Amino acid sequence: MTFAKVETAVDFPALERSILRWWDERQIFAKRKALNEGKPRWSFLDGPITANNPMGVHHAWGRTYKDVYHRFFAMTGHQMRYQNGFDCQGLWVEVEVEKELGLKSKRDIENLVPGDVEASIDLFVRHCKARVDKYARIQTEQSIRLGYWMNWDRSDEDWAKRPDDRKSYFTMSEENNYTIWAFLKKCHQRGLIYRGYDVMPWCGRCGVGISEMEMKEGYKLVEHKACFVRFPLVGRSGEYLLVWTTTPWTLTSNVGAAVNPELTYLRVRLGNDIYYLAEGAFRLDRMASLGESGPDEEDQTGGASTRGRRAWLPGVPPLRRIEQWFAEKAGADGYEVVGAIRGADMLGWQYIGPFDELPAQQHPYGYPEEVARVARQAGHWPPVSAVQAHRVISGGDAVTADEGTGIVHTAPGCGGIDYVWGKENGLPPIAPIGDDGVFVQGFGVFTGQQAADPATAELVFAELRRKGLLFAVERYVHRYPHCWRCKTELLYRLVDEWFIHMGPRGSEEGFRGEIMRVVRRPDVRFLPEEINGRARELDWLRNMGDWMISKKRYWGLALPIWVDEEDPTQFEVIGGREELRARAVQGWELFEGHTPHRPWIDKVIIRNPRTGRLMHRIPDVGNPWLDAGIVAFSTLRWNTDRDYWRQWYPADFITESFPGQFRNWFYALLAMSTMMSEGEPPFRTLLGHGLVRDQYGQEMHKSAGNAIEFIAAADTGGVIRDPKGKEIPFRPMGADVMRWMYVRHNPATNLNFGPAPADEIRSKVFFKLWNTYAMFCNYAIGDGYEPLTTPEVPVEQRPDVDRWLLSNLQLLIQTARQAYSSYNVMAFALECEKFIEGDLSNWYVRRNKDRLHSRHAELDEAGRRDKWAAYHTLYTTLRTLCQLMAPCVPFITEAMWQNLRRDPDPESVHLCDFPQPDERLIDRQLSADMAIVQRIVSLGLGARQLAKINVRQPLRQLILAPASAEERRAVERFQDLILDELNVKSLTFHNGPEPLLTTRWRLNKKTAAPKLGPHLAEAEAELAHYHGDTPPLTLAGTELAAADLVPEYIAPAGYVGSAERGTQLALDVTITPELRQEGLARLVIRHIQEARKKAGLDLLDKIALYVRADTSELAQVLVKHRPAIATAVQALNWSEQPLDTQVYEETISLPEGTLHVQLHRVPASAG
RNA sequence: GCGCGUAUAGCUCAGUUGGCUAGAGCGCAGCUCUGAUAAAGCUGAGGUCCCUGGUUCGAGUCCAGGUACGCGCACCA
Repeated sequence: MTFAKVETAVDFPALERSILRWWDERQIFAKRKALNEGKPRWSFLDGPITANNPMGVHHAWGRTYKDVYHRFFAMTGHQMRYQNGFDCQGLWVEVEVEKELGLKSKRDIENLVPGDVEASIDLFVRHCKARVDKYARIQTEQSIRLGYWMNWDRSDEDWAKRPDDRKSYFTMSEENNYTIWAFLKKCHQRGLIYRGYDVMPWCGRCGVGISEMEMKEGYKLVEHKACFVRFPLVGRSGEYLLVWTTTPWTLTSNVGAAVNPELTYLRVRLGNDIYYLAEGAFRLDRMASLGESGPDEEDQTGGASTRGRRAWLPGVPPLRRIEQWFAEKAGADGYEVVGAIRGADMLGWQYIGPFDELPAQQHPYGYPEEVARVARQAGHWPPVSAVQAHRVISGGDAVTADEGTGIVHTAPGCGGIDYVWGKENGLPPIAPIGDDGVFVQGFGVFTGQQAADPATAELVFAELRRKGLLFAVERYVHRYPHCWRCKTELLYRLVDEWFIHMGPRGSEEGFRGEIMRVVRRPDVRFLPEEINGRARELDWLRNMGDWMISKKRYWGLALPIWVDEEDPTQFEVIGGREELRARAVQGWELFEGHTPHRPWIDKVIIRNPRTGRLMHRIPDVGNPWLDAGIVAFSTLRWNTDRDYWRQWYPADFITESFPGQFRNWFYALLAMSTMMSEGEPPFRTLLGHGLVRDQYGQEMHKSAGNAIEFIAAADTGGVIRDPKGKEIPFRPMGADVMRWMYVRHNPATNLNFGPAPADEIRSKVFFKLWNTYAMFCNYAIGDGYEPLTTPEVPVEQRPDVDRWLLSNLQLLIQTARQAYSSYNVMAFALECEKFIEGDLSNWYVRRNKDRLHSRHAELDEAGRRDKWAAYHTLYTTLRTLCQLMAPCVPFITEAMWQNLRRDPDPESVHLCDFPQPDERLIDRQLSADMAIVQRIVSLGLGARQLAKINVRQPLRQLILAPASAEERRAVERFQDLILDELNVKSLTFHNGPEPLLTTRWRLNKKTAAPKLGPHLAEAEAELAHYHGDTPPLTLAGTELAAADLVPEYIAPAGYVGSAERGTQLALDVTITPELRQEGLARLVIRHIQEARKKAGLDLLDKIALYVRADTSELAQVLVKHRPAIATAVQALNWSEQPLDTQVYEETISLPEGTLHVQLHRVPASAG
């Protein structure tokens, strides 16, 4: 048995693909699981990936962590579930399916089968399911490509199964949906489920409510027409409230006017009229920065937004002060501030609304009828119409003088805060628009108008002008939400939705408080600590509103809420399939055989036991975070096998990208688990990680062309655009390189991903590791090293440098165990890089090449033992590194392992136990000594550089003045090593009372000159006489900083010195003719080696050689150093005459002369 | 507006319990080595450790205040 030859040029992606095949053939994953059967459990819970598109590289980050910790805990002997999850339901999938089918709106969906809404929804839902299956399968294949070991569904057979029966979990599975039902029922049993009307942003074109999350993507800086309107006060003839609004269409639904009781309001006389408005608003410079809401993407190109000023659009005139409006209207007569009044004293004043003639304004409890009915049933409202309700109310602090007039037009059916104020003050809600954004019946000339249409605003102005209520109209610029799909402006619309009551906002009461107590538990950890996840989660929990669980869409959880056909306040929450079957009075047979999705679930009708009437399911589907939040129960068989659930709950570990998730998955998981388990947390450790950016630090966007698909990074390569839009093609980097980029990164911060950082990682980590491995194997082949048969050299008998490497290796094992088991793989990865680059590649291997290279036949017994010691040391190190790194980079380590392993080693590196450190091999003294040596070598190289003498040129002597006894001892211990590294013949210590080097200080003129000014010359004169070890901080009477002075070390004549932190050394730079010739010999060797390479010879080939030099100096070198040259270039024959057989021939011109070289290969036995 | 976090070299970031003459990688500049060669290595320039004050023998590190940026929440009439 011997090592296979290793090529140094590797196609890593291709290598990875072959490893994948090999794992499959040999069933390595199955064997790993079998090994861990019955071992302690390590429980992981997957946050489901949305099965809606192929994976991007951002998905690979979290999935890398997931795989890394699975593999580590596998190697340390733990049983695991290996279950991946797919998120299936929700608007994102619907949107993509709409795109596929070319649908533009809900009406298009409901008309997919023309004229048949039910069949249309059924078809649409089936399309959604199909899309999920398609992309779940693609994501599965891509995850496998990443090296992610899970129980994957791989065959057609697997994918033909229903989602419930597959290996991965699917949130669209029946089990998942019905478990959410159980959760909702528990909530209902505690009285937490309620139906609420709320005003939310709505897209009239898509006919759907837009959630906060979706809204954040759609803010744009736009221009609207805003208007000032006067509301005549009742019983105060000629007096008016002055209100201002940016959404004129909502004036049709005005019910109240809100003031801040704490503010002072002015009475301003204009002509015969008195206007009320806030004092602060009257003279306010309205263009000064306000509502500092931060520019959004569109602003950047649109120009505008200057610092300290309001974001504005070019071409729109600046806002006038309100005072200016008054001045203009007053003309020569002027206006007059005739008094002031506290807002508190205005409360309750009645006024006449701007559109009181509309039928909608006359209807008790609000408008339209269904709104009024709910308002009546809710009990917050008195039986009055809007017209009757018009009055001044308190808006509290929310009303400011910084915007508008300080009196806020309040339309409870058209605005979020308006609705709240309406509820508090008994102002009935008027909802003017339908789900298409068009005014409904009851609004006179407005009925049939699009609310968002600018013409509607003009119509409002015309009406107001006609009535004499319009004070002013202005062009106004503000950030306004738009539909993230179709880009149309959103409207605030009153809709009925379903909620879970979380308890009073800002308190720790109720359900909210229960979840907070779980989050505070000390056995629940939030990592990384810098991001303070626990505090973030608590912050969200403290401030969140009630959980809106409904969505007026098609593809999703069927909310298990059945409502009485007559009385909308009577509803029931069904907790599961069997319960529904038992309660069904109609439609079960139609539903039977279908998943609990629309439209089939809607067929089932139950009876209201209290009224005897029928109850129908509400058409709403669920918030998708319900789907993902239940998985700690649905996937752990909470319904069917409670023992299993107890074994695996809570999860030891979860990890996801954290931005957003504290209010999404983490929240849903915590909330639902708190309810379901009565306070047992769903996880022990949560690891959050940041976002993937492009390599320039920009967010990745498909539209910007800087997003990278997973498969492009792994296998196909692709193109990215830099920030200037220039296209940059890139080659595939493979999964391991990607994985290492992720594991070495600090999860608390965003990661800049791209070909440039990938190249860096590849050369820094992968090439060094692979080259070391290749060198080891290839030399071992030549030397006949074989780990099993080559005589072992006990570690304690190996040279210091070997024991040093092994000692550092043990420390690395300790770090690895500590880091992996505390979910801090970065700590391991960074140490590992240092070990590979610093210790292994750049020090041990470089230092010990000669030991591996030495000609076996020429070695005595001790020499052979020394050589074997080096091989054993390297072998152990490479093997161990494979095992330590296997969780992070499973492919390259497997490839190496296959060549390195010897029976009875496990057939795969992933079947190994994770290494244990051998305490006996740890020698901290040795590590410290070597660190000193490395520092001194670096210092010596610095001196050579100063002297401008190549390292190739041997020098006579190095004198060292160590900084400490430790340093001296370390240097004595590793004297040979230092001499060799620095190519110096001898090393002596400096003794004597005088320092080896004289310190001289120079001015750093760049920084010191400005301080000294005209005293510069004087200061330099003073410096010339100064030789202290510390810089003089006062020169020419001027204070200087240490940085203004630069030390220079003056060595004795014939020497060059350098110094650092008390260590000083001096290098004898006298080059004798002998030394020069030695240096030339190395030059000759190098060029002959170059010639060998060009001749295409293998490392192990022997040669016949002829060399002729045209200078006497070089000729002398060739004679004098012939044995050394011959050995180095493996010349068995050195001919005095030009060679006559087939030769490689080259003439090399050097400054020192010209070399004529001939060589050809000879059989090894020829010598 | 409220809350959380961050601020260290041109860029990306390390920096443990306070001991620092502040580090790494990339980039830049200058070199070296040469059978790891589509590689490897060395040296150098480059710092107000955001600002101000405090605690301390000693502060990048701890405390207070400020500034800037990021994130979350609220608001955007």
